[in-house]
Amino acid sequence: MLFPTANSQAQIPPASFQPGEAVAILLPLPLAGSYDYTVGPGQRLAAGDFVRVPLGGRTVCGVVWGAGSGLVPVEKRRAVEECLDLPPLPEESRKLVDWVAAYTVSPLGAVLRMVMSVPAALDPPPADPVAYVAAPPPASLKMTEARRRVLEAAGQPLPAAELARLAGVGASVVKGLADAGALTRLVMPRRTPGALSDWRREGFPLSSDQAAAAAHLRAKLSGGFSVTLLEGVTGSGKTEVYFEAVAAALEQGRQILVLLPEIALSAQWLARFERRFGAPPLEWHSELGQAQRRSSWRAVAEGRTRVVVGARSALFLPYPDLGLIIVDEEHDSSFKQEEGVIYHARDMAVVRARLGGLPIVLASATPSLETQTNVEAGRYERVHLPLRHGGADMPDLAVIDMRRHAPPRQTWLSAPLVAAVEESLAAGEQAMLFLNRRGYAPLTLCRGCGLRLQCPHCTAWLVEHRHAGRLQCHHCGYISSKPPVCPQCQAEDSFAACGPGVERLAEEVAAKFPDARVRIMASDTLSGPRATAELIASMERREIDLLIGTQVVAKGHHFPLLTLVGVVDADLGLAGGDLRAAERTFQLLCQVAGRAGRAARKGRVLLQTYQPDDKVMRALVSGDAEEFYRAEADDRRIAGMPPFGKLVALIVSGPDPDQVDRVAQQLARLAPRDGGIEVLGPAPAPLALLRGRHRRRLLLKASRSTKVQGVIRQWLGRLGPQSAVRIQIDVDPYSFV
DNA sequence: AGCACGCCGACT
DNA sequence: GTCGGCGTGCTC
Repeated sequence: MLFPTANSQAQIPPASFQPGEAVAILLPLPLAGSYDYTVGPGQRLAAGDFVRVPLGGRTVCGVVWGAGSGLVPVEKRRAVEECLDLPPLPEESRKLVDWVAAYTVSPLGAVLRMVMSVPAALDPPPADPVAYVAAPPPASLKMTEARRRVLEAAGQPLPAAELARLAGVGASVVKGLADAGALTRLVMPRRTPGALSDWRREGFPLSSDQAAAAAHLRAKLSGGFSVTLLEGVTGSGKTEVYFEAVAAALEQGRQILVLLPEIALSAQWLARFERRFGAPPLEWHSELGQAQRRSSWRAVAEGRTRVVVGARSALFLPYPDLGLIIVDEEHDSSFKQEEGVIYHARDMAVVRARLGGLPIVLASATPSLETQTNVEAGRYERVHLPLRHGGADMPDLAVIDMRRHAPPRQTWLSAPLVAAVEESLAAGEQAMLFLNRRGYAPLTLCRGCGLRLQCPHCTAWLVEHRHAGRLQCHHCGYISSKPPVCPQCQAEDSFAACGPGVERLAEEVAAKFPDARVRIMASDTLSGPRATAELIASMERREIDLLIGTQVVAKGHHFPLLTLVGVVDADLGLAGGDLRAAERTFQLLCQVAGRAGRAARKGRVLLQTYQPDDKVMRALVSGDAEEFYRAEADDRRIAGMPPFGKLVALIVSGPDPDQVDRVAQQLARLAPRDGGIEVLGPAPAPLALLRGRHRRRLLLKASRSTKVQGVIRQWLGRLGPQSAVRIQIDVDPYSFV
């Protein structure tokens, strides 16, 4: 092999299990451990093999995890039914499952379920499709009108049904032609998603900074495990730089995983990838269809796919030969999985890299404090791109003090922002207003009795979506129509909308800039990738003057002609007792600001705020990110908060509030007190009711070096098994709701 | 996760 | 008198 790799060093022959022996089979069910089975007659099994085993009255697929525990008596053991014809689950994937389960205090089988997320992928792959193409007709062929039309349509290989449809004939005509030898039957090998055949091409032209950074990353490809932070402001060309690392891994013939926040997986990113490597990568995210998931999972498992780009769950695909991981926008909180097995994909990606002995690159314009601290401690390396690529300047950023420029009642744009938008529009440039609030108004109340319309299943207000004509809960998806009269005081026509959402802002914009062509971009106004691409293209073609957007506009889209960004409510993310509120707001606003002036024209960013002296606003205006992070780090260090301390949240939930309270209080009584461990709570969760479940939170705080998982396991062990009430464990919580 | 077993309301 | 609701519990 040209490049020695970590996983090729230890070639210990895999232990094999013979008929009659006990094997541990891990099943993709929420079970804490594996089950013992007996190797069936004629079988020879090794760790990682996918097998079918009986369980209760059915059969399920699982993975050979190792030798049997021996704790289950032979007579209770059942035999493995079949070893599936599939590459075994690689050792690194199995180690990752073990590691994630231990770290997140989750049942082992629940983590395996994330790996085996596509049960159909274990079935034998469907036969390759058959197509027919016109061949030189034998002289004996009787030509008819129907046959002529079919042969005309068969200029390129097409499936029989398609051919018949195109020619407007029945299937028998096609069959007849095929039998007569006038159509050649072809077996079309299915194209492998993410298989690149033509990737050896010249890269994008790089600046000297970019070239140096790319060379640094390339060098990591032969150095085993490493973590490198690729830091560069929006527009500095991080993507082009890490593409060179991707190219280097392709040269080694290895697989590459690029993790992106869900919404950043944009058509623009894919187009850029295709320009660089000649074909699109394999995509992996929640919106894939079942057939695509199946063929993609299989293509990764069989090592046919080279490059995977995906959201966090792509980490758990069964890569047999992963050589590089990139985590773009590494600071993005959507890498944190908040349901089921609660994990942070960025951190688990670092673990995956370590287990596989491969390099990982974390890219961001505004790295998380966690990552920056790791850089400072020497655990991660850092490569910095200080300048915007192509000579574009950083935008000018200023705050508008809303205490001095308060807009009139029921409007949200201050005079200076209105003036700036007018200027932009007059100059024929594009502007964007950022408001991170979907819908028309976040709160609807009755003027008569003060009733606030609330979700029946959550501690949350219903958000009016006027365009869709309904009220919506943004936490559980509950939808209702606006009641005709107040449900409490029966007053008619008494509802008042409080506060702005993007829809309401659009009303104000329409009134103030009647000639501007305005569009809204929010996660719920984009029906899919096509609609998103169309909106972006429309923006690029200058068919839109003013874009009103939520968070989605901040991610991964470039608007080259956009010169003004107005942040309608810069304070929005600062409210609430969130540990990372300041950091997140800083990161989000940096990202939004980065939308302005990406091409030749200089951009301008205006932040409307009632707290112009807040550290976040000051840092944004001064552009001194380092100072901001230093101050933030100091605060957290003093408070013993992450990344300098360790937090674990326990969320107790259930349908009966008294029962939930009882368990939560019992947990508090049994809480560990030694070793500098502090337990706070129980307290009602900010969302005390979510999806019909009452919730209480406890928070365990410990030093960084504490092995909290053991502490938690012992703690829950003292409580004993719980039934009606669920206890979720969130190690390193990011969300505090 | 399934699927069974197990105790309380509206049907043939 | 049963069919069936889904609450708890087990599956090597």
